[in-house]
Amino acid sequence: MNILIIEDDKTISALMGRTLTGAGYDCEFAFDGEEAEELFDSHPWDLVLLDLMLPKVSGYDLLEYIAPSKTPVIIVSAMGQVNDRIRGLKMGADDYICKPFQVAELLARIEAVIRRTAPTDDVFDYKGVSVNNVSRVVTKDGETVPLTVKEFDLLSMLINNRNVALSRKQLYEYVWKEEYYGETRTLDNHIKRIRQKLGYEDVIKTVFGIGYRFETEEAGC
Amino acid sequence: MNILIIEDDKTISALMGRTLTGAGYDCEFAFDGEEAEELFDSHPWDLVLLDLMLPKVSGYDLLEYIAPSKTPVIIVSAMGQVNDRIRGLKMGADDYICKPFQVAELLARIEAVIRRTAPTDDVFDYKGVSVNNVSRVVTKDGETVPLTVKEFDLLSMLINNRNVALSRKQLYEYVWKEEYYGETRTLDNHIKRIRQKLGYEDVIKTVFGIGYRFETEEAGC
DNA sequence: GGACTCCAATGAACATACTTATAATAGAAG
DNA sequence: CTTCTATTATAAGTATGTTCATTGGAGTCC
Repeated sequence: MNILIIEDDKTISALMGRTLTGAGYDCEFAFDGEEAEELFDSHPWDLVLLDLMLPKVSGYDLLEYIAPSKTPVIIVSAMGQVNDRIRGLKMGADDYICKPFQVAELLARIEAVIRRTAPTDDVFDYKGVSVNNVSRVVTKDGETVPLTVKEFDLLSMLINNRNVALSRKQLYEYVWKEEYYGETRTLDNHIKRIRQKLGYEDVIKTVFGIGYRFETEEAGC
Repeated sequence: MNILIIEDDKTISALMGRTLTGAGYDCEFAFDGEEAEELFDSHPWDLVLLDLMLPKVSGYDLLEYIAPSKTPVIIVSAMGQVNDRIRGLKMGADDYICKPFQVAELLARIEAVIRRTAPTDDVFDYKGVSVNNVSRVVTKDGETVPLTVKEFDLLSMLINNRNVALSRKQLYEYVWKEEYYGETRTLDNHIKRIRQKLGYEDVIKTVFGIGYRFETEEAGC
């Protein structure tokens, strides 16, 4: 996993570098917009961390430049206003983190984005249920089952990590992204609705005290 | 999707290879004209990236050789003059990109060409409705149904991506291109008129929270 | 092992907030 | 002028988050 860190403040840049290297990522650094474009083009990246306030080329221009490549981007910026956040995410960023940030939060968000943008199966079949990630159609025994956006995203996350116990936090962060401000019973309800609609009472297992796990027969792997 | 990269400069060739592999394409490489002809004939390709300055066989000859096969070609060349560009496109290339290029631009153009040259049916028939992409004539039960430009483009996009949930954004960007400045109810109205004119109320499905999907019987695939 | 307690999870109902459909109107293009 | 397209307002439909009463699991103590 290689990460491109675009950040003009060398203190912050170094901090991020140390943190990520420590966590096993390879990092390279750009300190202004021009450098960033060059480095970005030089080879493919798994993730870009982008500061919005940069010398030479604005962060937004850079984001526009990066977006078509589909490389995941996390914006790291002091401009903590809602507008910037929305604008950034609308322009194709995958997440947004405000300075000053907690190292743990940075790491968590990076992991979440990497997981979220990992390639997914187009079609998944199990026990008469078929989940099509392209058409976003879910069928059970041939009948179409209408799932809402949140339900679909949640199911999709569980399936893409099948036989893995996912914590409530992970699930919230994947499905609800930045609108997650702590525990409620929302997740439970969505789980309930999915189980009900698909007859998956025994497939989506509750992992008590942790979260949930989508269990298939070939579990042990 | 497999792409043939014809490029004698190994640095550039490798850069393209990394980029495209990272984006999920399969790549193979030819470093001179002879190799290129051989490899090109060995099996079918979805796309050819062609450098015009090559050892042994000139890029133009190669283009002439490739053109009859209808395989999409993007010329990648340092000869950035208008003449070359025109000559290349006249000879049947689908796009032209100049060195040095930005990786993001390369990817964007590749995607555009693939989308553009994707086998669109000249004629599409479904439930008594016939859509002719060449004459732009639409008939229902033998009667001609007059569609406006926007309506036709929209319908065409939906049909060419049938059974795929297309986001509102994608639809806006395809039909309205750069005149898209955010959400209004324009798209809804066009969808409504198409449904009405063609009796497609149940064929063009609303994907709540996402956009629309043109659904045919063989949906599950 | 059985009874007890604490805490987590479930499930139903409801209010709110979004999203989409529809129709009417205004504006632009030919 | 006529036709097409975009905008706006309003209505209808759908999803979502929260609350709360209830159920169930895990550990502890006797």
